[in-house]
Amino acid sequence: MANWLVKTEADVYSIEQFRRDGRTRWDCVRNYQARNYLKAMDKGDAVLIYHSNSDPRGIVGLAIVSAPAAPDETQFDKAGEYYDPKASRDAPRWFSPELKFDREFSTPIALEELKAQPELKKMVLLQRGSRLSVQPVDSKEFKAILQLRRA
DNA sequence: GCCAACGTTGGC
DNA sequence: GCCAACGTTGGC
Repeated sequence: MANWLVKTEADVYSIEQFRRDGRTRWDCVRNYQARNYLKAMDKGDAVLIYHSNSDPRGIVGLAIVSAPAAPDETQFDKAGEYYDPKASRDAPRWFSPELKFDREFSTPIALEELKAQPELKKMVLLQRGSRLSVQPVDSKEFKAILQLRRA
């Protein structure tokens, strides 16, 4: 079983909204490396939810993959912001797994707090210039992160 | 709001 | 297929 981290901007799709929705298609991702990771997600994988451009920035909760990636419907919506003229039903370009809300941390694990953990030094999230919005998380790193909010 | 990093586009 | 121009991300 693999572990992942996905970024979202709190004013676009927040953990509060995700909690209300219960489950959601993780769509609108338009980056090939991120797309490949979305396609690699398996049912049951754990996914950390990260808020960027929020105060504080950080990991705010946890989700579980409830269904593997299917074509992202937003690529076919001509009127929508995420329409991709190069995509077709026969040859979709973008894919979205379904994520199920698991929990929201009592307090976010702020970026600062993550940076302070020696065992997270190599985390993709913390690498200089890493803007990847979907990324794998090493199992040791994943455990270390959950330890930070264990009751 | 600034801007470094870096992905994407398109002319050649 | 190169690479300059451009657009976006996201920390600060």
